[in-house]
Amino acid sequence: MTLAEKAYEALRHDIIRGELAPGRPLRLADLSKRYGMGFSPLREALNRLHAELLVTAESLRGFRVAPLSLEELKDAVSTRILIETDALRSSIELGDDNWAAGIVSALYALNLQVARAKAPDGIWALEARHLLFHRALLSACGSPWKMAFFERLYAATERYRIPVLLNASLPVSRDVQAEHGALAEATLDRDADKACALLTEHYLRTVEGISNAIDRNELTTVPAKTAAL
Amino acid sequence: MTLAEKAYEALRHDIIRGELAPGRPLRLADLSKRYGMGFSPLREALNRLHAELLVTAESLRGFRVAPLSLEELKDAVSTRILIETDALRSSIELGDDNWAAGIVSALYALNLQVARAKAPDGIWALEARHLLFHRALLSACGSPWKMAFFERLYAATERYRIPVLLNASLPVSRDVQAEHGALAEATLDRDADKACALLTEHYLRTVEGISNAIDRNELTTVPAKTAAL
DNA sequence: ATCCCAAAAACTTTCGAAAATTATGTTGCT
DNA sequence: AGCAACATAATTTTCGAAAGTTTTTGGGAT
Repeated sequence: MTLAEKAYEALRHDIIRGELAPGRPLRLADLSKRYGMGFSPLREALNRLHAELLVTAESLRGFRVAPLSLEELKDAVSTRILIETDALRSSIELGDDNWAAGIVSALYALNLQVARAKAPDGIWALEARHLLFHRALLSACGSPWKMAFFERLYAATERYRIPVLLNASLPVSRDVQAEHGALAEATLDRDADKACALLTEHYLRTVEGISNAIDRNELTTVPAKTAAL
Repeated sequence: MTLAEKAYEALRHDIIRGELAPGRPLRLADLSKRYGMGFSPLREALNRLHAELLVTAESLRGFRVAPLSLEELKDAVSTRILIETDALRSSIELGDDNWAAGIVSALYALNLQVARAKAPDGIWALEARHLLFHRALLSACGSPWKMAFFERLYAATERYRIPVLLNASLPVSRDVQAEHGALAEATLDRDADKACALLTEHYLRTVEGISNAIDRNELTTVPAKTAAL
């Protein structure tokens, strides 16, 4: 693996996890120290992330971590619902036994990790399996473009969920585990309408939860309207 | 504008227009001569285009123009229909007079250019106005994510249409101008169902036309199944 | 004090060469 | 002939310095 690829993964990781705060300037000298490499691989990574909307770029004024806003979250989630319900229908239509088995396995692994979520780094392992589960649901849709957009949107929305996950004090008023179970069941039953409805609800509840947390000022990481500097 | 941005635009332009053939290796030494700049700005542009799926990249083996295939076209168009019908509905719901006027103006400019399409570079001007028209239709949808995906998919599918446009000998069995007119009319009438149906038809016919042309071997640029090397 | 302009500093962007890796070609052996 | 081992060439990747741009600083005039 080249340094540029490592830089891409490290930066993407740190931006999504919020270790590099939204709006923060990404100065090459700083990044060079932080990641222990020269400018070239870093600039390449930044350009890729810019194309993915995870960083903003301004000519001759460098890069910044892309800001967060409630409007963008709503937009991203509504686009996710559009893409993923369509992909889920296709998957349900086209998926074979292998696809179904993948969902069962991903759900099982996800639920195992829920119990260990309190462990150090348990949240990160949970988050990884969460992605694997949602990817497994759509994986038989047969559309590389839709899958690519799914990956982009997942990363974009993950940035908003992380502060909630990290803030363990927040009361979790949802049984997310049950939602995942019901979603998997409807999908494996090939009940497309029900599965899509559950998926849509699942996402709308997430937005609601984040929106409420912002209103109650419980999340300083995600600014209500505009981005932090 | 920086050199890297110029490189990005020039490469994107040449790939979409087919001047850099699908599958062709993009060697830095060649590109450096072709565009008259060093490696750094070129690599940055290539990384951006890689994130946009217009070029493929393999570690330590450089970049290539992304291949074309009928399957990818069908996938891209079906995704376009999904995104754009949704965006069109939102635009019809949210668009104000300014939005409507923009459509009228873009359609008018597009039709003016149809007459001049035979002139040198007339096709490129036509193509530019075609993009502006379709963008104008969706521009009030209020979703930056959907607009970004629209731009991506438009570029991806434009690569398939270019060979058809350039091959003037092909009989044009469609009245594309009428299709655009009807689409604009339904949109301005705020008849979302009709507008979306027309938009869907419009795209499906384009796929059909390209598919037929490939079957009849009239387009050597677009390989039938797999990509050219 | 405030504003304006020049000088300095900070930072981004680009180049050219060095380092690392892959591809090519040649030789010698079976 | 076929094939491995090795050397050579071609190419990508990375670094460090130079060039160019923006931002900050400081002094002097109003």
